[in-house]
Amino acid sequence: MANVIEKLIEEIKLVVNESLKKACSSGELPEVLVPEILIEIPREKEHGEFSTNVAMQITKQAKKAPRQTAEIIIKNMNLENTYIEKVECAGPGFINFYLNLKWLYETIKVIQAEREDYGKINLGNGAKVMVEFVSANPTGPLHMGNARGGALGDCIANVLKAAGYDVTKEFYINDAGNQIEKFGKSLEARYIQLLLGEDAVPFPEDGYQGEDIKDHMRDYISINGDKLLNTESSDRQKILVEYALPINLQRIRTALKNYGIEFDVWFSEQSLYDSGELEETLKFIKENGYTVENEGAVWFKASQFGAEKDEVIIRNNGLPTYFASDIAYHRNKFLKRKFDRVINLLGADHHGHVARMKAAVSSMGIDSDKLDVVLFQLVRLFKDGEAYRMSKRTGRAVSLNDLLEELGKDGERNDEEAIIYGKDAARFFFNMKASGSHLDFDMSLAVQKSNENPVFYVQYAHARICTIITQAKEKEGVEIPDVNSVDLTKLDKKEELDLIKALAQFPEEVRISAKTLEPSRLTRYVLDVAGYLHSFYHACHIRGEEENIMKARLLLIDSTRTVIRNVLSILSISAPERMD
RNA sequence: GCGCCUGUAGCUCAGUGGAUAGAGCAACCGCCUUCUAAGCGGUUGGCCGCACGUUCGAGUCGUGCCAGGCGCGCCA
Repeated sequence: MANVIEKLIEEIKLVVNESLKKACSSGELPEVLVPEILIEIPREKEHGEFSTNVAMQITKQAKKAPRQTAEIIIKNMNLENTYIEKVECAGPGFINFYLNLKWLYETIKVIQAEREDYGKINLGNGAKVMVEFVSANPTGPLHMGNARGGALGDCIANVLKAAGYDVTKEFYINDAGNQIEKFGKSLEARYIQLLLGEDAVPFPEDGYQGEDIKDHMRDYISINGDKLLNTESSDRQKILVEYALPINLQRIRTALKNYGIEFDVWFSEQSLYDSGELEETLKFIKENGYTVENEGAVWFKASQFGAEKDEVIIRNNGLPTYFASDIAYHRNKFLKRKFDRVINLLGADHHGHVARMKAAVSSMGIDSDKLDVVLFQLVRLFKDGEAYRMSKRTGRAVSLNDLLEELGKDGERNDEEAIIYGKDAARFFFNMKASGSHLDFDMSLAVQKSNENPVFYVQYAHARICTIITQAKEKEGVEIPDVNSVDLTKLDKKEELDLIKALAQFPEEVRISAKTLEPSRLTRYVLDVAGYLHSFYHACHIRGEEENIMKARLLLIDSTRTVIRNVLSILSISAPERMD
């Protein structure tokens, strides 16, 4: 788990620190309180590999112009046995560090040694973290919000894994409460209407209108007939829910699997009722005086814990709200299952839930900073430039299955290829943009103009590497050599060095993505790497070159292949070996 | 009315308080007898919504406006 860049930054920090000490003790600089030395990677390549602003930060203390301070710091540096080749003062007082190429060759060696582990870091130190995402209402199919939240949540979990956390992916099944009741009433109404005619009973005003409800009941009737007609209504609803809910859940599972997502835990809301945890939780909150009764309902005093207003936890009909079971659920996450950190993904339209959930967590004596809520903006689907909302078939919003099907369809693909393609394209698109940005997804662009699709750009780079490696072996008899038997200094062209620099950046990208919970950063990174690979491909040949060059370049593209694979594996996007 | 999110090139978006603000698409000009042209190279294109403030330094932080999205006691 070597992070070459991190090591270099440490080395430079040390050099700067030593130099400051020396300058202070010799009286060239007054005694200064050195702030945390910040080493950054300049945007402009002419400014070196790394730079620091320390001279400007201590301007006041040093009582000198920043450039003058910078010169003093540079003069006192000891660069022996470091990767630093040259140090310059530039601009308003930056100190720029130029490295010798050794660190790039070191990077190739690290990648060759670590293979599929390259990019893994130990930021998390094995801390137990749960990522709860999708958690779709099981009364119907997955929609676009679930699709974005799913791609995002799954990748956040994967990034955290790569960053050294012990990650659990969890789906919270809302199989209790109001919407299940609504589900039961909708099923019941369709059941009766199908058997006795449309006018036999009115359909509930707020019921689920979708065609899938009718389909469930057609199937049910074809198996079980009309025997529930004389059953008492509440029992009938219960039986119908018990029939349809597992089918819906199974469909959700399958859809998610096709989408590349497999959860470690499927956690039932109903189980919180059954185990008594909900009751225990409510008792705890009440006994600590965190509730108040008003208008026949019981309220949680969320305002006492920083939220804007109080929230109902038990309605005046005596039934707990969703919020009540969510409190019990979080008690379970933190106190029963002892997660160090919990990350919930929520559509931005649920942002009102954040403050009250944090308040509830605080009320149970848990540090609310341990709960992160990632809000993602909703998705607007477009097709041929027009908003595309409803699926005609189901009368519902476009489902994840519809999307994958739509993206994957192409006369030449078989069903299996279509699903994989749809998954790759959808996941790539959903993870190209930061979670907070609104996302317009134009399906016609992802399907018709597939040659402009960025997912191809990356996969093509990977396939290109695979082809070259295969042909080098078959036609030249040269295999990827052992890294220690090759003269890596043969890699000295601009395109080669740029490519290696990009590869060196990978562990750093993982660290930042994990810290900011933004896997979109990795999507853009892998696009970058692919770009450098394509540029290299056009500037440098492999087959037909002199043997030492051929071997060094084979190692370079093999290392590139490793990085592309590792990133795509975090994103759960396939890395095909050929595209034709 | 209050709260959360967003505002950067024609479009879609990057941009961890740093130096001359970037990419893709679109437009235009080049490159296939050479390992995949699903590719490469180049040109054009910016009051970073507006105004103050903090700072050696602001697209980035703070305050106030403006515009869009979302939410606001017994839905989830």
